Order: sequence, then C-alpha cells, then structure tokens
Amino acid sequence: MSDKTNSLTIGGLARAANVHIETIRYYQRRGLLAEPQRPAGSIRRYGSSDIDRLMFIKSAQQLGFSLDEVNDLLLLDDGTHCQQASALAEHKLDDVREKIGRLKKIEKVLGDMVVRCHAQQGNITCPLIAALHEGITGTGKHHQTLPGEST
Amino acid sequence: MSDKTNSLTIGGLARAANVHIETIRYYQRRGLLAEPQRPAGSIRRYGSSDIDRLMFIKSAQQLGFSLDEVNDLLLLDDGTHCQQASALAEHKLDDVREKIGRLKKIEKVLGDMVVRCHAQQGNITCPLIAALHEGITGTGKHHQTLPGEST
DNA sequence: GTTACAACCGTAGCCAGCTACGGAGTCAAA
DNA sequence: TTTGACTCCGTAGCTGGCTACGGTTGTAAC
Repeated sequence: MSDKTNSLTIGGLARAANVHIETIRYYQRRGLLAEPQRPAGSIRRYGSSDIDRLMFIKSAQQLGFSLDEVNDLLLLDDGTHCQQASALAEHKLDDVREKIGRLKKIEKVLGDMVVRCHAQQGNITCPLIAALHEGITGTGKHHQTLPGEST
Repeated sequence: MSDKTNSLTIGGLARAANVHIETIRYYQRRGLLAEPQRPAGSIRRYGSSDIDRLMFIKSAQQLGFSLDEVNDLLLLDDGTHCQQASALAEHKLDDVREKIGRLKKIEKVLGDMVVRCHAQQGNITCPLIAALHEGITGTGKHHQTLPGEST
C-alpha cells in the first residue's frame, strides 16, 4: 500500500493532496485510508500512494459518490473488476439523472412563477405566493419524510 | 392568524397537513408556525389557517427553499410584495440552474466512463478506476472545503 | 537545550431538517 | 373513575462529511 519513499508527515500529505489534516484523520477512521505504523514512538509517515488514494477519493466524490460508495470503489481498485465498477457508475448515473429530472421540474415551476410575477407587476395578489398556498404538484419526490433530500 | 374553528389538536393538524407532529413542533421552535395560546391548563388547538401555512411551507420546500428562505417568503405572505417574492424565486432559480449545470457535467463524465467500460469489457485496466486515479476535471465546484454540497 | 511548531488522539461540535424519548399533564370514552 | 390515548416540553440523537479543541508527545532549527 505504500511505496519506498514514505517521507511525508500528515501535514505534508495534506498539503500534497490539498485536503485538511483532519480530513485525512477522518478518512482513516472511516477506513478509507490506511494508518501507517508508527515506528517505535515516532510519528507516521506517508508516501505517494497515499496522495493517489486521496485524489481517487476526491475524484469519486466530485462525481457524486458518497464515502461509503467510494469505499466500494476502492475495493475494486486493482482495475480487474470493471463490470462491478461500471455497475456502480451506472447506478450513480441513474441517481444523477433523476436529480436532474427533479431539478428541471422545479426550474420550470419557478420559471413560470417568475414570469407570471413579472407580468402581473402591480397586481395585489402575487402569483408566486398564491401558488405556494395552492400547493405545488409535479416537482418530483414528496419531501415529506425524506430529509437529506437536497433540491 | 387563526380562524373561528380552531378545533384540531396537534395530532389532528399533523394528519390534516400530512406531516409529523414533531415536525410541527420543530417549525414552531423555528418560528415558522405560531404556537396558539393554551386556554388555562388545557391543550393547544389549531385551525385551517395552520394547515394552509404548513402546506405553504411544504410547497416552498419542494421548490428547494430552505426553511430560512421559507421564513422570508412567509413574511411576504400577504401577496403585496410581489417584487421581493419574485426576487427570491429568481435567486432560487439561479441556484437550481447552477445545480443542473453541475449535475449535467457529472452526467457526461459518468456516462463516458460507463461507455468506455462497456467497450473495454475484458481489458485488465478498468477505464473508470483509471480515470478516478488520474483525476476528474470540469465537474464544477471543488468539494474541498464545501460540506453540504450535494452532488 | 530550548523553543516553537507539528503530530497524536479522543471527543465534541457544526450544518439542516427533522426524529425520538421520557416523564408529566390532559382529555374523552366506558 | 379508571383507562388509554394523546399532548406538552426539554433535550438528545440522527444523517454525512467534515472541523475544532485541548492536552500530550515528538521533532527540528538555532
């Protein structure tokens, strides 16, 4: 898991991978990143493989994978499990497309409201406020009992 | 704020508005919903205006407004502040469009990866895993120090 | 050898939006 | 009048991904 030049301190690793020290610790606690042995009362040292791994994690996160999902991807890290890896990606792609779909519905509703507001400038009843009272339909999932659902 | 028929208990209001009792309490603590007076050692009663208000909140939430933003909208609830209200909606519309844009970039990257995985079935190095190692660019905001940023 | 900066480590806090718990009080029906 | 369901209220916990704190130990430069 580590190369021959494990010379970085945790601070050096953080700078090299452009993450916070506490993020590294957090990933170690989550099991995403190994904690190197401490050589007899000394401090831990890190190498370029740790930088790579952090970059991998960050890349996957940018694509919308949660840390749990990143963990799954890391298990397929040897590159010989292409089917499983692409299945994860396809699943994520579905998620992303569903989110886009919901956001587009929201975009339409909001856009229509704004247009109506601009058209009715001066009118006493605001179409936007009125619409909120009447209830919005068709913006996708009910948010009722679905916390963590972000727009 | 309340009509003549304040007859609902909090449980009845929750059923009528299709929210959890604890959600109502939470909104009261947040100041989104008034707490009716308790008539001398009795329990609180709610009316249809409270149902309306809950529906308003839920509608706005479905459009992606945070509870703080919903609070702002509720201040414009008399319908005579159409400009301010539509300004909030336009701002939200910008947010939504930005999110759509970022998700579309992610969709493209993920989609390309999946296609390449399917094309290279059997190859030893998985294109997806390789891409994650090489780093992803152009998927929008850096997630570095931006928690709460959801895909 | 001292000083100042890092690393280590466990634990607590942050954000939003709830959700749960527990003990006490209230209400309505039998 | 008792029973059982409901309300009240404060407070704690949950999710995910960090971020911060504070006391102790290690390290490197002068």
